[in-house]
Amino acid sequence: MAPDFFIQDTLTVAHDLIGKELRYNHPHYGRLSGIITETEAYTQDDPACHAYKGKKTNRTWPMFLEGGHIYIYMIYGMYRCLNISTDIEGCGSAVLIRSIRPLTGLDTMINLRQKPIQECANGPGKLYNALDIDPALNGKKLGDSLDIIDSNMSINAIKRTPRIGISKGKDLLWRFVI
DNA sequence: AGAAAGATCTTCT
DNA sequence: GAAGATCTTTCTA
Repeated sequence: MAPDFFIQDTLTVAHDLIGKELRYNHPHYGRLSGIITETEAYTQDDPACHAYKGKKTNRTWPMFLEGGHIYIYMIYGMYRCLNISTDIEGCGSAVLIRSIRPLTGLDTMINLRQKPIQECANGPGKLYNALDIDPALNGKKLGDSLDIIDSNMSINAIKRTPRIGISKGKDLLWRFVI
């Protein structure tokens, strides 16, 4: 992506990430990638955001990094979710990557998930396991290991809906999906 | 120190 | 559609 793509309004980033290619260069399995089909925006004005009101903790600090850094957190004790920080440094905001359509490394993903390909990466926790992302990437910048590529996909209809699995901020249409 | 909630997934009915 | 699995993080006392 253009260098400053992530250093802008979180809603814009969440919307524009739909149709882009998420690419992970796995140390053992090689390239695993897919087209992003679902995202959600979280800003520090938002009650559902981990960094609500600028709350910076041992968990949430990567959200405050300059746009384009990786934020990985564990949820429900067993799953991890992948986010990309947005906006300028010091702003606690990010986009949650909720779903991808697998593009390369399909066999690997099927192996890792033990599911048919359509169900390998159609959810935040599933996507994380399908790519087998290294948790040590938390707080690192997008780059050689994990990156988002400007694909030339033409996107028809991006829908806006309420976000999933939250108890606050349900009125905001901050989920983007094809 | 203890408790409660949590940006989910799977399995079952 | 509902519930259980499972445990980290954060808040409260």
